[in-house]
Amino acid sequence: MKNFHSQFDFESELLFDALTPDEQKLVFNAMEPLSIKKGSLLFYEEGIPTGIFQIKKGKAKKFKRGFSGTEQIFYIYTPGDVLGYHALFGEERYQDSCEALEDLEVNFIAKDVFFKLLQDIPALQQTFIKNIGHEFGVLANIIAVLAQKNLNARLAINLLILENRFQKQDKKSGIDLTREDLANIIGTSSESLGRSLKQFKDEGIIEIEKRVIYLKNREQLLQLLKN
Amino acid sequence: MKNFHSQFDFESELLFDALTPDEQKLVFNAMEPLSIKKGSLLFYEEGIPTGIFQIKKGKAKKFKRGFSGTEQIFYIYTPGDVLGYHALFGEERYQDSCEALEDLEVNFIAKDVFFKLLQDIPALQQTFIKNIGHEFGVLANIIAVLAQKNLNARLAINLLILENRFQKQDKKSGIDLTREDLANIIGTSSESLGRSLKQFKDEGIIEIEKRVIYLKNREQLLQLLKN
DNA sequence: ATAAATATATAACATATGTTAAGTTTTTTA
DNA sequence: TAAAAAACTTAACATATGTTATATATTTAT
Repeated sequence: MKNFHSQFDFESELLFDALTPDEQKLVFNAMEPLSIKKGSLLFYEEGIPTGIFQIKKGKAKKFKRGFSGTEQIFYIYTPGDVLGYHALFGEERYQDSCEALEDLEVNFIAKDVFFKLLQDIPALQQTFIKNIGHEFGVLANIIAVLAQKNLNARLAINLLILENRFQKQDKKSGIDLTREDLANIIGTSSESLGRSLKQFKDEGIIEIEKRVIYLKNREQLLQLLKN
Repeated sequence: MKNFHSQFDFESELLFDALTPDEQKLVFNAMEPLSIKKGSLLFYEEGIPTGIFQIKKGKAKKFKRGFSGTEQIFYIYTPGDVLGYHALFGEERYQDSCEALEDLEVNFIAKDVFFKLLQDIPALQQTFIKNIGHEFGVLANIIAVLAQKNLNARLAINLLILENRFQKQDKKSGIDLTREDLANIIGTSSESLGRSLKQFKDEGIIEIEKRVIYLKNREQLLQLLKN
């Protein structure tokens, strides 16, 4: 198996890593700090692109609504992640919405400033487009999981993915999401999600405090992937 | 509802439409005709990109394998479609595989020739990247359907999508796919798919001859989307 | 053209998931 | 801080989907 997490992570926090120190300075100087309240949108489907964001603090969900209006979450962003650039290349509208799950601190680069950066740093555009290609593969993997795995396996996979992603910010932190949001990632109702969580809890695979989920037995979760 | 089909179609057959006649001539001159046998691969996951393809005749499936090795099909290409360009921008490996479902006739543009075209036709790169953005939205919509819809609704949606896509080539043609492939699009077993097909048949929504599916009542299929 | 292999159709049964409902805990608001 | 609202947990029941099995049709190879 190829690295498990790279199959499901956008890895946008690496976008600026390949730059020289001077180039990085150019990028960081272009950033303007912004505070965004829990529940408000960084951008929304069909909206006109304004620029790109890098999350400094907090979490955000990227989602799209199906015909029935139900929210389908397909990514949770955490600190370090860069987002909002798809729509800038190609001059189109946003394809999805992004909402702050808690109060956020972000660095914002306005559209025009970003285009200037692309001119000044030759390698940058290719890095971004390469990452869009990688993200495309991530979505294809998410499709495979949703189409092929039963509820417990989908939950297991997503618990592993989310713990890993959340730990980057905060060592040994648990998974703190509303049951509604977690259900909207996994593709089920919050009640069915609750049943699976209880099973996992009874088997000692996870522990729950308040609503925060802590993984206790990652081996057993990995076993579940085989279903 | 935004145009139903644009939510699920890559629309790559429109990529060269915006070009001037002269530019189009440049593109068409760069193409080299190729025959590909049923069952062989145009490209495969982790392979090194060689160029792009436009399908002249036949159908191809784009898929990815999950951990369990099960094939997840996330797109069926038909004549006019252009494919294989994601990996060329950004210099990466293919993220997925593409297999001929029948004997294909394609036009091929080799990597170097394609890059030359991008230099000679300024608008072309943006058009391609814009389309990758659109395709990203299509995958997100597919995720929403797989996560939120029950089997009959998923089948209904995909029958409407596939009929529309296949009709472009051949007026009033039916949907001719193996049950296995159709099940691997919809995210179920071929037996469960068979049960749903029988239900639809009994209700007069579809007719089946040999294995080819003909839609008889599109209204009723649209009703099913609400589930 | 025939036999063998593969794909399809269908049914019966087992299991997983959706749904409704009620009680409990946690968070938000006044 | 108390009251109200929202989120969570759990259970029982209904339904949808997975699975196994068998018969039939279609395609492929000889």
